[in-house]
Amino acid sequence: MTDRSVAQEAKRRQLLDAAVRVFARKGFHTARVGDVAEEAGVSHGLLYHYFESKDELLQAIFVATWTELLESLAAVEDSGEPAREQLRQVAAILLRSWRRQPDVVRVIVQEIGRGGELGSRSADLRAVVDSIERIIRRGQESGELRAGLDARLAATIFYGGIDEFLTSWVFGLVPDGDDAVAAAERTLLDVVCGGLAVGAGAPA
Amino acid sequence: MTDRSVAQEAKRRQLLDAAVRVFARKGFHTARVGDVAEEAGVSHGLLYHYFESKDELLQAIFVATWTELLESLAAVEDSGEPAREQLRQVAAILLRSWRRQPDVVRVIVQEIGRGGELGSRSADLRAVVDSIERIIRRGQESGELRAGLDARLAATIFYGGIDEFLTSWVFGLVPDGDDAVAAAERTLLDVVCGGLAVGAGAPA
Amino acid sequence: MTDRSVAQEAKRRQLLDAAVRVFARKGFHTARVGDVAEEAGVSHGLLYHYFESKDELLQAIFVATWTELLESLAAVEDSGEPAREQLRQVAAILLRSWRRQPDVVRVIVQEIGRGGELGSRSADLRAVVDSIERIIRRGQESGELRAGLDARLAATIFYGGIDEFLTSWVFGLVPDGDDAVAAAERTLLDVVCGGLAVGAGAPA
Amino acid sequence: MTDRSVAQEAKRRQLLDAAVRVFARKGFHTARVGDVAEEAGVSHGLLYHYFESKDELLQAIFVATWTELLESLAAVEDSGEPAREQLRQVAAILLRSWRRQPDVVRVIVQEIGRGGELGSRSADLRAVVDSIERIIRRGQESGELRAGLDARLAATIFYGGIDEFLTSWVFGLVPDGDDAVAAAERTLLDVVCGGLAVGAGAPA
DNA sequence: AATGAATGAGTTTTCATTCAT
DNA sequence: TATGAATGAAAACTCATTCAT
Repeated sequence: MTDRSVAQEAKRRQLLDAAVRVFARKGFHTARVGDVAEEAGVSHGLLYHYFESKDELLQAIFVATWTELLESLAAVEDSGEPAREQLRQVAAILLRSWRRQPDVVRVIVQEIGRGGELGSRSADLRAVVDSIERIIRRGQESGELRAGLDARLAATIFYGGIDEFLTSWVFGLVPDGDDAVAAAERTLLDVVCGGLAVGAGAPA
Repeated sequence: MTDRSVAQEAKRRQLLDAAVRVFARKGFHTARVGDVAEEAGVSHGLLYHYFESKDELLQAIFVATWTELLESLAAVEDSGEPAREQLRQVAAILLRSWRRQPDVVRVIVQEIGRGGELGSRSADLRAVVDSIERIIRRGQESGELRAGLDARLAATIFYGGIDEFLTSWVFGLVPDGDDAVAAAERTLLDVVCGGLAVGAGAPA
Repeated sequence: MTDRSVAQEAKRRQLLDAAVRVFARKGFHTARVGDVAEEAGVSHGLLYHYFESKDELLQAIFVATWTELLESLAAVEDSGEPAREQLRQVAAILLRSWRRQPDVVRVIVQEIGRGGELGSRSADLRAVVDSIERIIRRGQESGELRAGLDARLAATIFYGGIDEFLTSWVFGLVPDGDDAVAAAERTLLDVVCGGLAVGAGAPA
Repeated sequence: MTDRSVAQEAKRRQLLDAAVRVFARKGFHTARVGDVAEEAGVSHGLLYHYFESKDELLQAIFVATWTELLESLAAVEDSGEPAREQLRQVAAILLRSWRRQPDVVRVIVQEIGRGGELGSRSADLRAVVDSIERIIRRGQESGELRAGLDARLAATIFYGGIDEFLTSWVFGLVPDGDDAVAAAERTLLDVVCGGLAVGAGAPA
């Protein structure tokens, strides 16, 4: 029975992976359930053994990804590092996810980060910005970061920069090799913490 | 005949506005042609007198929005103002002109990324970030902005911040009155130009 | 506009008639929506202009038939005739409906009189028995009918006899010409009013 | 091997009982094979060890129910009792034995009428009414029952009364305790043998 | 210009049945 | 025997698009 459960979980995972690839390639709406099944090498009927509906497939992708992500962010927040270092780690986690699982990022960015199908998930989206906001706020309280700025708005900008990099990569608007990802990370920190203005950016 | 053309153009515009509202509310794929017609208060059959297809509706929205936008940005670039002021104006234009229809922009971006009818338009998309990039680059060349940063990446971050504000408003994650828009604009400039770090942001 | 309404109503009727024929021939579950459309000579898509779903088609058949029927029964009840004559008329109305519209009776008997799809309609079914019960009760009060019997149960038996004749005809278990219908009507009255037992049935 | 056969037969019976309950509750078409399996507490796959198909399940129910029933009726016919007593016993058998599964009878009747897998069974259906008819006819020949009435039609009415009681109970239109069953039986005999009309029903 | 009836390709979903274990 | 994963035919329903009026 555990054997069966394990096998079942593995199969679910396999179908989910296929769905991620197909949704990334064709988009959720354009992809047919049969496409996902074909990609997974099974009949479309089987999908309905493991998932209630096409929508649940998308939800499941989101949940799996987001749960893992939020745990990583919590670990960063609890690390006790300086605010800037924590922000760097947040950026690293999010930006590098593109290299590790570009298809997942693609689906999330296209179908979920945007209004499309899952408006209900907006609360989860907010959780990421919340985390960044807390880091910034603590940095301000500890005197490490400038106090005059609204932490919520600053967090939004920081997250927006990350999101835009991912979007740019997803749409192929900019190069996206390992170096590019590292450069994006560095520049984001530099800009957001140091500022663009001359005389602003004290060496990090 | 001019009279007729004018009336025709007005009607087209009216239908386009309805489409913008509907697509923004439900997303392009989810919205039905009948929804757009209903929103415009006409029969769905009439839409096909003015537009070839549902896709053309999207194209038309894109062209109308983007053309106007790129013209505004070009004017800003040609204004001869300092870089920071130009960035402020860009932020103002984007935040204010899109506040009414941010989801449409998202839908467009998604459709382009997916390579459907709009696949050919991706160059236009990039043009906005290009414009910001040019402003930053000139600011660096004139010595107004720090030279050490990659202008393209910085432009992406700047644009991403704007985009994220729009998203936040759409999802209601943040208040979106006129004051909020002004605050977002101010904070964006402050963060991106001045930096978050203490000692960084000398008042511009 | 009235013109259009009239045409629309006529079309609805036409589709309903086709549905009756098809459901009578193949049964509701076995019949496909496309069969009904084909019978009506239209595309299946058009059915959904006029009816919400396959189920609504069945409901509509029932409602149209039943409304008419209940009106006829009300007229009988209000006629002031003796109870036995009223019962005769009720039997006549119900039994002769088989000759007038056998397909409708077929559908009602198969799909609705039985539990199948429309348990919700049982209240309407009851209305017919209610009507018969009132006639019997008044006959008992006026001294025309024996008082010792439960009017509800007697009404159930009377209605059951009618229903069984219809069922027998539907399933072809007995002859069903005009003469047979008349004989059924006569025998039903004779049995239920006069009784089977010798010495029982004083000539009515 | 006999042991095995016995065990196998018991299991078959158990599955059949489950099927009866489920078909009665949801109707044959609406019920899924999985529902029957669940009701029986086994996997749906196992059903196919005992029955060829869903249709065979229905066939088997029919055969089991009907065989038993016809044997009972034959015993009544052979009992040598007066006609009225025989009719009473028939009513008792049908009302009592079907009270537990009236919908199954309906489902069977419907399926037969529709000419599916059960189309060949319609002769068996008729056999019940045939039996009643013979009892009435013999009663007429022996002088116990009025001769002027068509025995076939009278049998149909008698059977219809029984059927309608079952329907009423299924729909909850009438109380269905043991007392109610007894009252129905008594009234049916009273009405059909004695007649509703005043002066008709000499006390049986 | 304007309407909405009509079409039909395309999609998701269900479920009886099979079969490897 | 017993399980439930796997299959795929079949069916309801949607909706962009056309076209007669």
